[in-house]
Amino acid sequence: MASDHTRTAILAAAERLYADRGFGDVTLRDIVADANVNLAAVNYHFGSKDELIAELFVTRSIATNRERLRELKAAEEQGGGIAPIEVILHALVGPTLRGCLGPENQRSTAARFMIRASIESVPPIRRIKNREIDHLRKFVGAMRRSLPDRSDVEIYWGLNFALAMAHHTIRESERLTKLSEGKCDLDDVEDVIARVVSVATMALTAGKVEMKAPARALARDAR
Amino acid sequence: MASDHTRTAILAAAERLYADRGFGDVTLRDIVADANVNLAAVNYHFGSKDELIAELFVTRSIATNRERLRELKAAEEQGGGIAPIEVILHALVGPTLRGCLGPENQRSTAARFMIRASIESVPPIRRIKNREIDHLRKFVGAMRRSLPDRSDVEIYWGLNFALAMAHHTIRESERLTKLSEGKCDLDDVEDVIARVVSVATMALTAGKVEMKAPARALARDAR
DNA sequence: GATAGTTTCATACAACTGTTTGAATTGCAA
DNA sequence: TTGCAATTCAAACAGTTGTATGAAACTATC
Repeated sequence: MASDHTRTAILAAAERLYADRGFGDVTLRDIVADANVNLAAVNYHFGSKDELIAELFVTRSIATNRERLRELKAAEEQGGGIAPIEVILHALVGPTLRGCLGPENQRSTAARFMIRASIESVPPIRRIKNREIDHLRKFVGAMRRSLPDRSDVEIYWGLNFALAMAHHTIRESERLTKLSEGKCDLDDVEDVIARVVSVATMALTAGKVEMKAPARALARDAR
Repeated sequence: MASDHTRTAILAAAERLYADRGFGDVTLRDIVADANVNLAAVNYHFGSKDELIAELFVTRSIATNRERLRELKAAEEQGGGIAPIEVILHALVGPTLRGCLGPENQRSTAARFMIRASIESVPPIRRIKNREIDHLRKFVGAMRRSLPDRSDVEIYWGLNFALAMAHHTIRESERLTKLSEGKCDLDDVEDVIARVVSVATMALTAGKVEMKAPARALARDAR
């Protein structure tokens, strides 16, 4: 493993091509052509095409999860083991949204790759996502500590909806821009994060102390 | 076009196989074997594989959209042209969720196919989904009438979040079940719909008449 | 500078894919 | 029945795919 040059070139080319054209129509031959390496190099260095894709996704995934946990830990330490729910949710969806959205022309290859991975769901990536549950459980724990009065079911639904809004906004950012004729500014990432956190917080706190009678009545009627 | 038997058999077999095994690893040969027809029949009756998939998806899609508009129209007529926001949202997400969720063992082939189409996003289906914007605009209109005080931006975000929660819950229903160890009952469709509608309604009405000061402060702090 | 281990390379492989072809069959109308 | 169009069929096509092979080139160690 002298210089890793080939390996690195393959990873870079693959990430860029997948980001630009999707998993569906990028072949190993496209990748090695772009990376200026031999076709057999992919199988030599990664074992298979799927393992190459998996490595790309795992790398970015780990980075996001580390950032999530860093934010969560910092918040809990500051609060003596308990963080406000909106800060927890911010740690949950912030890194993901920050990693994918932002002005399109200055979006990194990694960002565009993660968007693509979010839109097209290929088997190797699905397999990795399925192992994400343990990671999410850490947030469930933090949310339980933050909202001791809420039942587990409500915690899980809140978490589900928070992730829903974040991921769907990433997946369908183009459609939302078109539908709103540009009125929804998806380049203002912090604003998007704030919106998601705000709604998820409401979902998790509705009907308790934070919301007065009229809103509670509405929430009840809506069911 | 004597009996349409072949055509129908292909559609049924394709829908079932795609639902069970996904678009990725079902070939035309699998389909024609299951349908007991000749390989060339697919191209003869549908033109191409993609057009077969498109026809499957369009059929179910039209049914869902018709049901959505039926509910919306009924609600607006009853309210003299204006429907309560939670009823509008119910019309938006109800048919989709009802069409995909419910007890797994009694889930129709159509339901499982639509879940699959929601998870794996293949080109012919993506193309159709992109034409869905006109349909969504009708809901934007209804929401504007229902919430004349809200800005367009807020309407669009509310709509986006409502669809986000509905679609993500469908896509990740298995993961939510596993994460919550079965505590989140995804078979109780009406409960799921009520949760989505409730949160989306809060997202669209927060900070106005329905929410008192403490909640507004919280929503502000969260940003 | 010989050797052992790693990496690269051209090439072939083997299988599968959606699609097409042209002949055979069927069903219906005249 | 005859004729004509619609449908079915077996077979082949043309192209692509990821992967494997074995020799060649390189690299670092002794």
